[in-house]
Amino acid sequence: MVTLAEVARQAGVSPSTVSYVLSRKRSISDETRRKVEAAIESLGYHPHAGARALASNRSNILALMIPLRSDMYVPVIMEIAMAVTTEAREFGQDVLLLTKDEGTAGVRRIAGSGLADAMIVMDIELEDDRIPVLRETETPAVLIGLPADPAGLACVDLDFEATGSACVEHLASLGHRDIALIGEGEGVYKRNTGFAARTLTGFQRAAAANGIRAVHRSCEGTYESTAGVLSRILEERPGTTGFVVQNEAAIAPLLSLLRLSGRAVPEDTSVVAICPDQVALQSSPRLTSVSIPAEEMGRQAVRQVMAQLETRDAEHVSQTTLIPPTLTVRESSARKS
Amino acid sequence: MVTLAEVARQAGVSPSTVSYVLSRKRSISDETRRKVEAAIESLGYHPHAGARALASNRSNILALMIPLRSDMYVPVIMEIAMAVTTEAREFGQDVLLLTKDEGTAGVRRIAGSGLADAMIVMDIELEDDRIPVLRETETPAVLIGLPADPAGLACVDLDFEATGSACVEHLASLGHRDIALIGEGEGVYKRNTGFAARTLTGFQRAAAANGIRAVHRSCEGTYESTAGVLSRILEERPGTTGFVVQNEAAIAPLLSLLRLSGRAVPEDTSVVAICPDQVALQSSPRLTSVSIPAEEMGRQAVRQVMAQLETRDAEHVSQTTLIPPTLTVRESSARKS
DNA sequence: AGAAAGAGTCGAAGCGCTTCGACGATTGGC
DNA sequence: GCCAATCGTCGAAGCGCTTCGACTCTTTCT
Repeated sequence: MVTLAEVARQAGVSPSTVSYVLSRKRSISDETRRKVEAAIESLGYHPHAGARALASNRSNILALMIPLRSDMYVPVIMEIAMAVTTEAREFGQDVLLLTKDEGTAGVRRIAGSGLADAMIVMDIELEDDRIPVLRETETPAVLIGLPADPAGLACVDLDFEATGSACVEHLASLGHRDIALIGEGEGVYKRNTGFAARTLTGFQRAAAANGIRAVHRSCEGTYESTAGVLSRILEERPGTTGFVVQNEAAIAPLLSLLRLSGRAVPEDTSVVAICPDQVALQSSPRLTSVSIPAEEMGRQAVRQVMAQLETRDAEHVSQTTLIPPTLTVRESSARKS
Repeated sequence: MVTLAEVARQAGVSPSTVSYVLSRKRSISDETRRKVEAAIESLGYHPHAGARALASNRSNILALMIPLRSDMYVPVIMEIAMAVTTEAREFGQDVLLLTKDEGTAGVRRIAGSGLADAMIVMDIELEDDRIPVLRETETPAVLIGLPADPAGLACVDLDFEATGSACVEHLASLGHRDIALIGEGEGVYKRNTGFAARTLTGFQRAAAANGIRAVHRSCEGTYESTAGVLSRILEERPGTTGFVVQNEAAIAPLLSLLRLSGRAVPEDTSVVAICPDQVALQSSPRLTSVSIPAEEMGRQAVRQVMAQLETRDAEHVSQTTLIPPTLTVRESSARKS
């Protein structure tokens, strides 16, 4: 293993000088810098992460806590994780993967061991028990999701309430008067994951504001459950011509079932999905959708957490960032005939 | 921050004794152990990860390199990553997430900085340029996937060749004489990712052995491309009654298209998928499938890498583990009528 | 009974880095 | 032309842990 001391010897300077070349915390003459950099290059030197963490009290690691098995759509989680990892590297940070099932003990472990400088926490519940621990241990943190009480903590999330409203308003503007929200599975609402409830709130508010009849049904996302939900909706309200789908897994079954039942999309029935663009583009017809900005959420989370690390001590700049929804009109929605 | 020295003081012993209590590398009397453990508990002590890494030359971190945007089915990657993380915790290891786009530089960085003790590398290409670097830096590593030359490296993968054969044999045993393999997108074959080619080999070999007519078409997985592939197959070989699907994204479109074209599954046409069980169970009808044992691959990878770490110096125990395929018969395949 | 072996504990060295204070050499202001 | 400030460099302390050797007691064997 190549050490800083060897680099120093090879470059003919003292170890501290090499350190300052690397950290840029003191000025270094061009000539010295060149010699040191040449030595680093020729020896293939990489600073020892542990030694660095010990001496500087900074590990340059961000912990990312993600759900182990989630009701959330897996690709979204993955995309967020990738965005976090990529953006973190831009700041010279690495990402440590933790699973939600480590729970509060995991948070304590990371906070106590100095393994990571900060945490990014996903799949936030309304009364998430990791939040008090985060506060208590004063771990710099960003939540992806919105708890009931975000005081003192930075949060990043899609504005799901506005998302629900946007879908309704789009359908309303096309003349639909009877619409349905095909939501997430029961478990998601029970687990208090906020986002599903917020979507529903926005959906209902906008429906009321626009004088539209709206129903909501939760759906597990399998073919069978989607079939059941759809037939119940059509039984109760045969005039339903607009669907908002929040559970991505239900999209393919729904389209298939509508096709099978002779309801053409978008001629007879309009469908708006809340899903990643990729999913919307892969369907046939391509779906009008509000995209879940997974990548932006990941990037934002990293930026906020880095801002916190840089302004440590400065007044707590903990803001909640709600990303406004963007509805993209594609082929699955049209004016009611 | 609570240090080992504080624990020692509180327990009335020397720091080294506390260390030995933690590491179990020397015997400790029950009484001392109790005192130390009580002190640890009451102070909420967690050893400083950096200090530990520096002193012991072991970080207790495993680096996991995953594809950034992959042709592989995302949930499979996710499941592997989760299995790796969970299993790693059983060994007291944490997982550092790296993206494949860091490439060889990433491998060098990790190997050089002592940030991780070992690497688990996914999305292995036949001539993967990370492999020589892994060899050269003598980083303990496990590959998930199979390169052209695995010499000296541990590999874990599904036996895709046997998988291809198993699917054919199942269809053959049901009396199907004309079958088709709907494969991965062009890119996957071009990128030399081995597994797709190995599946094809097994598919063709078994077809020949069973005297069955077999065609192979690559498929991007969108609705349109699946429709194109299907209609071409049926045009060329109208008698095709069996399908093997490797691209998970093509499953839903394929089922939808078969339904639309009036071919009942499994009465008229049998479908066998190569996909995670979850996907097979979510389809309607539930799919006969060879499951991709993502969880087992992740677990195996961790076990192998830990074995390497424990037997360091001992003769290189680098074996290739090909997990034999398991075909589960469900509702999508039946005897040819 | 005495030597050898083991159990249980301690002190101190050292892992590779950062950072503080110090110091000589320039530089600029007056 | 002198003092202060600044630049560029160095030496040494220390971050919190592991681990080696040494030491004291017991226990066991002959």
